[in-house]
Amino acid sequence: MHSEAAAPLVRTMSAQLTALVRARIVSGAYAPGAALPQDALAAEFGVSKIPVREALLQLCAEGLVDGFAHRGFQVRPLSAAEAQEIFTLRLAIEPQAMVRGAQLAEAPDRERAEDTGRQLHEALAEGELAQAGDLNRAFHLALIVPARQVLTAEVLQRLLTLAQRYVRLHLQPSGRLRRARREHAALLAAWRGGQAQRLLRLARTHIESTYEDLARALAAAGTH
Amino acid sequence: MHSEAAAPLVRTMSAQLTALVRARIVSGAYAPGAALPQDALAAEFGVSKIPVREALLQLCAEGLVDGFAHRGFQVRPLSAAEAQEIFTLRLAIEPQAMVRGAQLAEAPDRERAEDTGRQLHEALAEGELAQAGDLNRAFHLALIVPARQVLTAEVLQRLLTLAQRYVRLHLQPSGRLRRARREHAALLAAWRGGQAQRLLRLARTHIESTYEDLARALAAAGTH
DNA sequence: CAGAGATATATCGTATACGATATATGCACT
DNA sequence: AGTGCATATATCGTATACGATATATCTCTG
Repeated sequence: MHSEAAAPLVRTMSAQLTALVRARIVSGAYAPGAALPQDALAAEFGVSKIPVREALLQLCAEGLVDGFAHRGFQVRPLSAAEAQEIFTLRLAIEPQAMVRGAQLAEAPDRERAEDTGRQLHEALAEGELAQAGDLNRAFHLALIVPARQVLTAEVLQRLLTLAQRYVRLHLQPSGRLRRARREHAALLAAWRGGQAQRLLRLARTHIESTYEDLARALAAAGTH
Repeated sequence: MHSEAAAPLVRTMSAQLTALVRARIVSGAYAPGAALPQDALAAEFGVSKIPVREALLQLCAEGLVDGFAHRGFQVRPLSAAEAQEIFTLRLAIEPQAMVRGAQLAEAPDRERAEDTGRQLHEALAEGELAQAGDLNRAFHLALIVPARQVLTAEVLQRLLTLAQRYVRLHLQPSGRLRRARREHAALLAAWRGGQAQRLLRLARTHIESTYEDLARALAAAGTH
């Protein structure tokens, strides 16, 4: 019984650094536009530049970091245009992928989805925003059933991670939290019951409403 | 006048190796499942392992290579399931993105698209299959107008590259080439004229028909 | 005093070297 | 003879060291 055949190289320093720097970027600890000097990071983590470079290149590929030859890396700046693209892409991909996930899911996949849904629910109830972002991503992914839609999950994982940085901006208003909980519960119910049409509609609405709130927040930030 | 502000690090050995290995993978020179030993590649290219590793990690992120900690890299095997996902994702993203590209395109973008279309047409006419694959990718991308849909272009570029490896399998039959030329010409005409509905329909049909042929070829290969 | 050129400095990218991990080989043991 | 363990080997991952590039500082000139 060796279910996970392809351990995605997590036993290396590079992989750990990738996770760490990614977390700092999505949490805002490394601000958009901030420089990421290799020597400084290496010194801070007590390693050489090589795993640091590998981590930064990986994040570059994920779209969280911009790299310029011989001029270093920086946290990719936020932009309304990118936000628009992220949510347009999610809207194009995610609802259908959820429907397919509902079709493909086996018992353990269903348990994982329900479980993640519960954890997210609790985190939102207690206002644990830091974890809520990660759990939200995990929940949306679980509905896809990553094991059975490998490539789709990779693409969506990236989009969800990119989205997280924007959503963080406007998650404070508590009305939002309550609505998010309602929408997630409805999504999960439709997913569980295999109600494809309803799931499609709910997923589209959920993603759209998230983006609309975000766009409002961006506009407000733009006009001060 | 420094129009291209963000030179995407092409002046490094890693970047050149990435392009080279990618080309060998999509061309089939490195077969699916083949091992990619770092020392051997480094020796062959006359460089150290470090830029080789960076290139392999990049291709890992692109989905062309699988990496396993302490066990090395290999060319990602082909699978009918992956092919299905690639084309489902393209179908979800590409038609809309082309419509948006047609809306956003400025004069130079239009020239580039027309130009790439011509080159692709010629390559297909002369049966230059090796270049046709790359030009096909470039053409589809040009209709997106990558400069104005950065993230969408990144995602699609990846999907098109992944697709290329599968399409190569069944590109020989010359009936396919003629039809591809017709479909491309029609796409370009609708794009040029900003006929959104027609462009949507043509793009969907084009992607679907490509996948159907591919699926047939895969099935034939499966049954010998 | 402003601007162009040359030099200095900091950071980056890669070669070399070495310790760590996984697989393969050989041996003892049942 | 087959199974389990210890050793040997090959490859990987990372530290160290150094040459290369881009930017900043300084100097010289108009």
